[in-house]
Order: sequence, then C-alpha cells, then structure tokens
Amino acid sequence: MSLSLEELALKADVSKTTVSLVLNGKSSIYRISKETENRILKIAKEHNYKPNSIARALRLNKSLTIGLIIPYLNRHFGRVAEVIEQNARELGYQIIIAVTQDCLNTEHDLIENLYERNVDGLILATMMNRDQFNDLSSKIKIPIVLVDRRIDGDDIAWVVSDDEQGTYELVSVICQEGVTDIYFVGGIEKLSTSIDRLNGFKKALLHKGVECNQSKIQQIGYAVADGYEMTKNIIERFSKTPEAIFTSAITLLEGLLQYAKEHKPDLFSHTRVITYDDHPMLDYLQPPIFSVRQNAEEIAKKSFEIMHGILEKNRSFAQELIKPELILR
Amino acid sequence: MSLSLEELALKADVSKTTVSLVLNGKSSIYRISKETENRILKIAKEHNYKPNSIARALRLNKSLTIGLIIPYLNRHFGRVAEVIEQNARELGYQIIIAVTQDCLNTEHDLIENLYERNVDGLILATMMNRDQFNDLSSKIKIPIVLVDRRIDGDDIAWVVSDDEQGTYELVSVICQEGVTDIYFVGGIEKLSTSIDRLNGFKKALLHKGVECNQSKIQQIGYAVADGYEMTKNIIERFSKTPEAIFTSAITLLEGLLQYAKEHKPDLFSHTRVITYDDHPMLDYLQPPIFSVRQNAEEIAKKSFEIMHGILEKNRSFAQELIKPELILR
DNA sequence: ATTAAGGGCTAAATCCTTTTAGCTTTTAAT
DNA sequence: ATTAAAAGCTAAAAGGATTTAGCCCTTAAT
Repeated sequence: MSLSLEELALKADVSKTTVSLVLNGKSSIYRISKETENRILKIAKEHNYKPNSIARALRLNKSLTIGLIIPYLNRHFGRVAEVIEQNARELGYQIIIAVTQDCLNTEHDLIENLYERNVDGLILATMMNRDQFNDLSSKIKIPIVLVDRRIDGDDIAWVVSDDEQGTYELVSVICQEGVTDIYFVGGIEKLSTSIDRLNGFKKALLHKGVECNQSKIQQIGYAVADGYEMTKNIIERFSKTPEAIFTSAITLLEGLLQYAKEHKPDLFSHTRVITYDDHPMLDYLQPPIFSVRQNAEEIAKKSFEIMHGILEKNRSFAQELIKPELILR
Repeated sequence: MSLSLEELALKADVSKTTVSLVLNGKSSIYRISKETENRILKIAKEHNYKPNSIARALRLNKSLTIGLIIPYLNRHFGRVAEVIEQNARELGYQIIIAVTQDCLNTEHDLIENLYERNVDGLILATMMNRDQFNDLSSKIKIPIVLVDRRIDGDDIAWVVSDDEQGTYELVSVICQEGVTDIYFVGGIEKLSTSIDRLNGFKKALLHKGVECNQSKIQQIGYAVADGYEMTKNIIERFSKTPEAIFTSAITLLEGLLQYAKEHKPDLFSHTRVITYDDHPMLDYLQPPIFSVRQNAEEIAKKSFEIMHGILEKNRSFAQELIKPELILR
C-alpha cells in the first residue's frame, strides 16, 4: 500500500514523469505509446497506487478540502453538514467541520485557521456583518459561500431558507383564524434569520391590518435559555395571557415549553404556539404546534453546488432562497 | 499574508534553515545567536508568518488531521462530533467528518479514502465485526479509536456508553414497579450497542426472577421506520396489549410514537414506554417516558484524549465505559 | 605556531507530485 | 544523402517546510 510514483516507475522501467503523465490521462498529448501506457496502468492497478494527496496538494496548491463553519452541530446544522459531506465526497472533496458556538471571535479564529490550513473554500454560517465580511474577503483569497445566514450584497454567494416568506405564511395561517395578539420570540437580532423572520411576521400582521406593537417583539438569542427568558418576560410582564406566541427557532420553543412546564402549565389552553423550524417530536406534543420546516437537504446541496461551481467550473457567486414547508398539525 | 520561509529568510538576511530552526525553537541546539533569533522572531511576527501546513505535512508525514466516521450527524453523533472537534482544535488538530448511513461498504470506502488522504488517526463508530476490523488494522498503519460501538479485543481502543448497565438500571426501575411483561425493540443485532443493551435488559428481568421470552425481543434496525415496524409487530401479533415496551434508541421511540399516533392512540393508557437515549422534548410528552441519557460530551472527550495520547504521548490503546444517566420523569 | 574546541550559520537532501522544456531516435520527404 | 518532422520518452524544477552534515571563523590551549 501507498508506494510512490518513483517506485512505480522503477517497476515499469520508465521515468516517474511517464508514470505521472499516464496516470493523469496525458498519454496521447505526450505521445506515450499504447504499450507503455498499458504496462504502467496494469502495474499501478496491481499495486493499487493512489497518489499521495499531500504532495499533490502542495504541487497543485489545491487540497480538495472545504471548510464548513457552523454555530453548532444540532439537528438542523447536523443535517446540513451531513448532506454537504455526501455531496462533496461524490466529487472528491473532504469537509473539515468547525463549530463557533455563535461566538464571533471564535468564528474569526476558525476562518483564519482553516484558511491557513489550505482549504480550497469556506462554507459559512456567519455572524459577521457586511463590513466584517468585506474585511475578511479582502484578506482571504478563497471562495466563500454563506449558508443559512446571508449578508446583503450583490457579490456575496449565499443559500438560505426563505425565512421571510416562511414566517409570513405561518403567521398568516393563524391570523386567518382571527388571532391578532401575537408575540415574537426572536434570536440574535442582527442575523439575517432574525431580520427576515421578523419581517415576515410583521408583514403577516400588516396584511391583516393589525399593527405590530414593538413591545410584543423580543430578541435575546437562539439558546434554549433565551427562549425561557423571553417566554417568562411575556407571561409575567403582561396581565393578559397572549393569544399566540411565535418562536423563531426550535431551541426557543424548547425554552418556552420548559417555562410553561415549570410555571404556566395551562399556557396552551389560552395561547396558541407556533414556531419556525420543525422537529419530528412535535407530532406527538399536545396541543399541535404549527411549524415551518426548513429544507436542510436542499440548502446543503445548493451550497456545495455553488462552491463546486466556483472552484471547478469557473462560475461566479450565486444566491438561492430555499422554500421551506409549512407543517400544520 | 502567507509568505514563505524563503521570503522571510531574505528579509532577515539569513538562510531559510536558520529561520526554520529559530521558529521551531531549536536556536540553542544549533547555537543561533540571541541577536539573530530575535531579529527573525520579530520579522516573523511582523509578517504574521504561518508555516504552510501542506508542506509541513509532506515533510513530517503528519497532517494534524483526524478522520471521524459516524453513521449520521444526528443529535447524539452531532454532539459527539462537536465536542471532539473542540477538543481537537485546542490541541491543533482538525476533524474531517464522513457519514456512513450505517452502510458497511460505505464505511470501508470512507476509511480507505481518509487513510489515503493522510489523516493521522481515525475515530470510528463502526459496523465492522472483529474479523473485518483485524483485516483493516493490518492494512492501515494509523491509530484507530472506536467510539459508541466497541469490538471485543484486548488491543482495541474504544470509548462507549455503558449500555448494559444503563439498560439494566432503567429496566430494573419499572420491574421494581411490578412490570414483567416487557418487550425489547432493538436495533442492528450484531452491534455492541444492541448486544449490550439486550444483555442489560435480560439481566434486569432475570434479576427479578422473570424469564425473558425470545418472542418479546425484536431487532430490525435503528431507523425510525424500523421502530414503527417493530411496534406494529408487537401490537398486532399479540392479543394482549403489553405492559411495557423498551425502545433501544430514540429513533425507535419515534417510530413507536408514530405507530401509536396512527393506529393505537390509547397505547399509553395500557403500556409503559421507556427508552435508551434521551431527548429534551421528552420532557413535554405525556405520559412521561423514562430514558437513559448518554454522556456524549464525555464520550467525545475521552475518545479524542485516547487518540491524542497514542499520537503524541506514546501511550497505547485504552478502553473506557462511560456511565449514562437515568432520567426518570 | 599549530591544534582543538566551540560558536554561528548554511547547502543540500528529503517528502511526492506535476509539468515544462527538451533530448534522442526513427520515419518520411526532398 | 540530407533535412524535417514525428514519436517516445525524461531530466529537472517547482511547491514549502524540516533536518542532516558540515563549512568557516574565532578563541583557547599546548
């Protein structure tokens, strides 16, 4: 196993140049005779020759490796990562994963780290804003595709769920049913996911002629504890129990459920709860919670596709909004 | 950014040998003067020099990269992967992830692939049996640490949950309450997770003086659909509704819940359900489902620790049983 | 004055591939 | 018989780091 070009050349009684040319399919360009070609191919096969990928990477300045930087390996990002990996592998790429825990500094360190480790491209669920991203782009000379969270800009590649439309449709459903007193439990305010989901939320209300009171909107963060906190605020701050609460991520719903279980067991008898993100366990919860299921598979597929297009097909950046699916239980 | 040793040498007016020696802390061994050393260090810092990791890997035959091969990036393995990555990063290693979807052939391909790509070690949630593993070990000259699923053998490194003990304790709890008619909904039969969980199950019954009827044991696979199928078998095959069902993974519980929802809404009024694996959403399900929470963080930490010990501290293999936690709701 | 020892540094080899430029031999054309 | 073209292959450089063996100069010792 793992013998070198040189050893192969020795066995075939030719130079390593010849072996390399043959194995790279350049026999005819360099007029290597059919006979020599076959001999080399046979010997290479017999010995199961595989070029040393490190040496290759050094020479070609191409590691066939993509860095994937995401906040967590939770259900959503786990699925995204899984599908990106599968798609990448089919085209000969490896995925190096790193998690930021939604910490901007960690994100910067990781980007730098992976860049120094010669990844060919980065797929990024970023916390950066436009300025930070521009700074980065000027330093880093490899393609970047944003996933899940976008940054506005005509020259930035991204693939995200259509958060605004998904939220709009979901919230509209219960507005249709007459609900108007609805609260927004949000995540990290500056992220596109938050902005877009909030916009969809407001749009749905507006469309029903309901004004959206700023006091009904909270945005602390995407952790379970944040969901708990925001639910607590809503329940404790207002005397009237809300008609409905929209949580903008499954973790926030978890926080809500936890608060309800501990301090407000009858929450669901007064209040309708809906959420962005879906989870199979929601099927078994009473009462049914409507949700928006992101198409993680499609997001993953497209984001690697764009990366691959840039790396190998000379395509430029692209942007994709992936339609999520309403789950009305 | 990313200038080479040679360019640095030029600026410092020394040879690249000298620069390399200084940057690798070998100044005193090679009697580089303090003055030269400081000059080089200063210039390196000014230019934020980082050695090209590919060139380094080629020369040192060490890529500082670990392959992680797991069946899925689901909740459990996602968390394991996340923590392995963080631990690895702190010690300068990268993680390359690949998922097998519990397909043995895919697993073999992935191992070969990562091996050829010069990972320094492999962390593996394997489907292989002992013979297959031995075959592999003889071909592959890098350390392997098994995670989550073990293979018997004195010279094999692994870190797994104490599946037998966890199951034993959980099942004992409801045996204590008088349940004796309990069914085992299992996964892939030959995996250690299945064997150990089944052993724990049997042991708990035996301990209560209950014989374990083979007809109450089913093992199809770990997919949600398998859980559905097995539940269906249990409910439809026997006239009497079972007193209790133990599902040996969260996916199997999902299958059970799905079947119950569709065909047996009153399942829970007659039947006690308990499960291996935990999930936060279980907190909000009625009735409460007892579970065994695997310590994914500890599993991850130990498995990388062992790998690192082998790679850098000349330690040999080690085996660790990680204690899971009973969640009685 | 010669030799030995030590200080301070470097040339060149090595890891393995890919690729450019070009060498040698044969065949065809004038 | 000479020249040109084609056929078939290879030497060597490049990519960027690490490391071995050893060069040259100064100082101290005999």
